[in-house]
Amino acid sequence: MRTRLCGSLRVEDVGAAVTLCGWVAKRRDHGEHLAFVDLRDHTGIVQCVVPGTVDVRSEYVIAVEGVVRPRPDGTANAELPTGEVEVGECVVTVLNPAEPPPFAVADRVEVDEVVRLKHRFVDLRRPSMQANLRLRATVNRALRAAMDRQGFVEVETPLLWAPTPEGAREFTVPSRLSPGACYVLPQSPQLAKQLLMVAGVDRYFQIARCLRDEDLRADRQFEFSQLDLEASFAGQEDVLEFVSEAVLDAAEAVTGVRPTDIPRMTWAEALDRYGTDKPDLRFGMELIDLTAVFEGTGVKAFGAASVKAIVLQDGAGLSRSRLDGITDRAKQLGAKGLAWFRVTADPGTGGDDPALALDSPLDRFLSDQERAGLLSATGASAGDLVLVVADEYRLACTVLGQLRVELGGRPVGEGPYRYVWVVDFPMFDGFDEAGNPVPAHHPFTMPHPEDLDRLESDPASVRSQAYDLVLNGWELGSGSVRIHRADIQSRVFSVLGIGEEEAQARFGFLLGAFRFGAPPHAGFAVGLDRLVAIFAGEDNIREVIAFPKTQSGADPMTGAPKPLAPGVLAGLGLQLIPSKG
RNA sequence: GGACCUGUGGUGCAGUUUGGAGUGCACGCCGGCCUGUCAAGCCGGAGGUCGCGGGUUCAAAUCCCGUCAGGUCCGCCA
Repeated sequence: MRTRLCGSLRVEDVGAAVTLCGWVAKRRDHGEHLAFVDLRDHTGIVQCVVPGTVDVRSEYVIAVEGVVRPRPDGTANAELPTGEVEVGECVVTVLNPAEPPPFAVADRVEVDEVVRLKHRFVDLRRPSMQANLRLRATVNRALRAAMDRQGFVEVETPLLWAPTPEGAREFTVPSRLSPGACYVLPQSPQLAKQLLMVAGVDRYFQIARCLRDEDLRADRQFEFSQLDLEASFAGQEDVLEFVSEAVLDAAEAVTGVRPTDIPRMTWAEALDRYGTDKPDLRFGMELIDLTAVFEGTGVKAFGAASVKAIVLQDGAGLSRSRLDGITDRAKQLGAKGLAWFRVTADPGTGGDDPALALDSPLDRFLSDQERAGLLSATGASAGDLVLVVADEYRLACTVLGQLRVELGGRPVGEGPYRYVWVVDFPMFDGFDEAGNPVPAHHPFTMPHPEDLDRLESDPASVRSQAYDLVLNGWELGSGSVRIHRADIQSRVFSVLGIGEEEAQARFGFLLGAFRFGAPPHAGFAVGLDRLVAIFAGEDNIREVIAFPKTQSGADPMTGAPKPLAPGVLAGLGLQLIPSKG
């Protein structure tokens, strides 16, 4: 039907008779003797010249027969890769007329996202969306090739799984053959891939769909994709190597440059320096500890376990209302309050190196020693803004870590790419209502061997063999060495407050399988949507998903979710409870 | 469950603070003109439940209450 693609034509093709197919991007009609039609396909746009009139409109699907020729002197278009040439003497065949699109198919046009999603098939014609889809395919291809090369075998795992409450809310699928019973859609293939290790698959991977019925965010959809992997007779070092290889291959496939090896940082260091377990290493602005400076202080607000600060360079000019807004944000993040200090040059001292002074409601409560200590510890200069949070250590860190990202010099758009492995996560993350520790990763995570003897006596201090991959402040994925021995597993369950009976009820099939020869194994999962979004320079994963949902979980195109047709529920043995109100 | 922001012809916006006739801009659409344009140009035209409901008022896009939708975030996401 076609002999060439629109975006491929160059000066070398001059003289070639071509047939092109695509959509009308633009028609410029110059009367009965001349018309230009910009023809678009997935490869780009080329100008077609019709020696007469042509009855086409935007987004008509047409075929064009013509001859490639150089453009007349002075009419080349530097904006188009095909701009040196045009297709002349064109004969246009309308393959399918089209109604005017609800919005213009062009990257520069901003359109409400609901309108875009409702007409996603039009939205995806836009060059940037085409590029995102193809970028995603490139990443998938590179990841698959890397896993294949490293001896991993791709295995598909079930979408209809058994309810195994693990943390995230699951989507439920009622069974027709067993009325009243349900499958659930897997929040990840975690248990299936561990069973594949018991099954002797040795090295498994899958580009897996995962489904979680939790509230949506810019970086979270109900359904998302992971490069999921698991390896037998492998530990943390092996897994980090496998994943690095795959991710760096993908980066190279996309950018043409292979990043250097990925540095590592312990979880404790990430929290202390960046206030998060997913540090964005593209800029500094690290957290500064002022606890020693305010030891025994008379400033009531700083009488806390930990006092930490960040310096916003040239931030002293921020308005009072802006500072109030930042304070509100700190409170929203859980802080009791936020102290700010504008650093100014002391007008009383002159010369090349004037003394520094602080402008803050709290300044008059500071001792001279505290004032000097704050300035020297932060290294702030005139014109800077110092933000201080005094609280429990972890909260002070996380609040400032979040403000660092929101206020700091975080680069936008593509590159540079700063990867980091965050290792030595804590085994547990706080305590639940019953006083039991909550697993930071999942209950099959192997404790750090050096900390194993404190599992029962001091669980909060126990590190795990869990690790995250972070890129530019996004959590790209996480993994762990799994427990493969029954004795350690039962100790962990016991610490978690999961009794033998409950463990059997929830994970019995896995524990049962482990009795038949489970190899030591470890694994990981890389969030594909996030990886592709970062490579695409998008700050929202919806931009790299063909048909995403809105934040309330709706699809404006299909109308999902929708009530079921009458009779369908009954056929499943289900009945609706009238909603209140 | 909660906070904040947004909602005005097909698209993007201004108008809302300080109530006074659906007033305006750009793009698109329809018709006409035009032989080198490329965000073509010129002339003319059509197109509106100001998200929805209620209230205040002589009068509401504008003020108040509620509600719906979207976005960002908190909670949630082992």
